[in-house]
Parts: sequence; C-alpha cells; structure tokens
Amino acid sequence: MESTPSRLATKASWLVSQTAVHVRRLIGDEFAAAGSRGYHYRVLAALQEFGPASQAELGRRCRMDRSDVVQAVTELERQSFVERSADPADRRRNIVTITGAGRQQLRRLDRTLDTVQDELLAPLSTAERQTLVALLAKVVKHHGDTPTS
Amino acid sequence: MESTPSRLATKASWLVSQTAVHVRRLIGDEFAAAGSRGYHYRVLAALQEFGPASQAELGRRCRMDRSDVVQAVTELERQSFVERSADPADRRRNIVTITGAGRQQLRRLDRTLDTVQDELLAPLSTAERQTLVALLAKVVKHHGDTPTS
DNA sequence: CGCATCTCAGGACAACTGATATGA
DNA sequence: CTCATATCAGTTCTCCTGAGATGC
Repeated sequence: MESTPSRLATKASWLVSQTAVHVRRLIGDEFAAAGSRGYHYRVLAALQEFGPASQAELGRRCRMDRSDVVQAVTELERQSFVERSADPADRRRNIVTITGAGRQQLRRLDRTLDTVQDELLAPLSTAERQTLVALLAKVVKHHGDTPTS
Repeated sequence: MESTPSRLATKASWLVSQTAVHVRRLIGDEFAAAGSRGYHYRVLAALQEFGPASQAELGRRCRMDRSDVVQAVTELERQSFVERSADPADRRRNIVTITGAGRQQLRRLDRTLDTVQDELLAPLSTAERQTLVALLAKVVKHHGDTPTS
C-alpha cells in the first residue's frame, strides 16, 4: 500500500482539504438524491433562521457570491422551495421567502447533515469532536471577520 | 452585519468546508504566481519523498484520479519539473522522475505552504494547532483507510 | 481471457470575475 | 454621479466517470 507523503500528512492545509473531500463525498449523493446541493441548503437555512431576505443579504450571510445566489434561488424557486417577490420599498431588491415545502426540504437536508456529522467524526470521542468543532470555529471566525473584500 | 445561520456554525461539515475555502484562498494566488496548483505540489512531494514512480502509483499516493495525474504530469513535464520515461520492465508504465528544477519548485511551494499554515492557524495557540492537526489527521486516516473504491 | 496502465473527453460542484441594466 | 442590487456569461480548480488503446 502506497502511503501519502509525510510532508503532506503534517500540513494543516492538506488535512483540511482532504477532510473537506470526505465531507463532500458523504454529503454529495444524499443531497443530489434530494435534488439539492450545498448552495441550496445554505440559502434555505438562512431564510429559515432570519426570515425573508434580499439576494444580496443572502449572499453575505451564506458567504456566497452574488451570481451564485441568483442561480441557487432560481433553482429553489423552480422546485417551489422559495418564492421571489419584488420589494415595494426598494424596487432593486427581490424578497426571497421560504415556503412550506422549502421548510420540509430543509428538515430533510438537516437530517442528512446530522448523519454525515456522525460518520465524519466517527473516529473521534465526544470530547474530541467538541474540541475539533471549537477549534475550526475559531479559525473560521478569525478569517471570516477579516474577509478578502 | 449579517451573521451566518447558527445551524451551520455548529456543524463540522460546514466548518471544514469553510476552512478549506480559506486554505484555497491563501494558497491559490501564491501557487498560481509560481505557475503551479495543488495537484502539482502533491505530485512533486510524492516524487521527492518516494523517488521515481509510475503514474498509477502517484495517483494512489496523492489521492488523485488517474486522469488528473496524466494532466498534472504533462504540465509538470512542460515546465521541466519532471521527466517521463518508459519503464523497460513494464511497457504500460511511465516512470516519472523529478528534476533539479522540480526540487527547487517544490522547495518554493513548501515555503508558501508553511507561510499559509501560520496565517491559517493564526488565531490558535501552539498547543491548539497541534491538537487540530492531530484530530484532522485522525479523521483523514480513518476515512482514508476506508476508501470509496 | 481478465486485469492494470495510460490517455482523452467531459460532467458536477464551489468559488470567483467582469460586464450590464436598473434603481436608490 | 455614486452606490447597491440583480442578472448573465464565462473561468478556474478539484473531484469524478466513461470509454478506448495498449501491454501484462
């Protein structure tokens, strides 16, 4: 059995990327079977938690590009998971609202994520899982508060 | 300031993916400026550490698809960072060898990765960094030993 | 024959860029 | 005029699939 170069095995960047690969592998098929993908989940989750929002708002909350929001909302609209309506107060904006079916889809995707969480962190103890999540949250928060733009 | 949905902020899958985004942002431009990308680094690192290898072998070590190895090696060959030669013992195989220029490029990319490592883990203490790397290594190892194929 | 290797063509996803139109 | 919003078209990167040609 060939082993991974040791210089890679000790680098956080490699480990993070590889872990992300496993996440995508675990989630990918399940989400696809549900007719969704990562972008859809993010949008639905933001709408559920913060209520109706403009697309620009969604982009900032979900850390998605404006153009990807357009596409995701269009697809979600086609699936009747969200609704787009003009904002009377600002006619540039679309107000995006989650529907009942959208909430149901979100619950379904949420269950998938919980299952994946367990599979992904299978080799870790409960304490280790909490530690990992806390450390990653710290890293994400730090770089999230110092955005590229 | 809009905040991220809390259901995302506690999920390991989201945190891992977002961290991977930051990794790619930090590495991306630097690697591109050096005329390389992640796949190139992996191949060079494997060659440096284990010596000349066939492309199939490189694929297994770097966790890369066979078809991506072909492309990466072709590009590295064009940059004179590796050399391809037929294996006299098995004429199906190409023996890929790293060149002097390739070793130099690898050192350059390695320095970049070290810098990125520091930036990425900036908000963590030394002990926390070690913990994070250890936990991620555990996860990657677990899922690596249980491959999809 | 089965099996491994290399190669090519192309798809899916996430992230991103630039240009354009419109309205505050 | 400046700025924000929405949209469209297109690129890059990684990961992955299927098919073909060749050689063990």
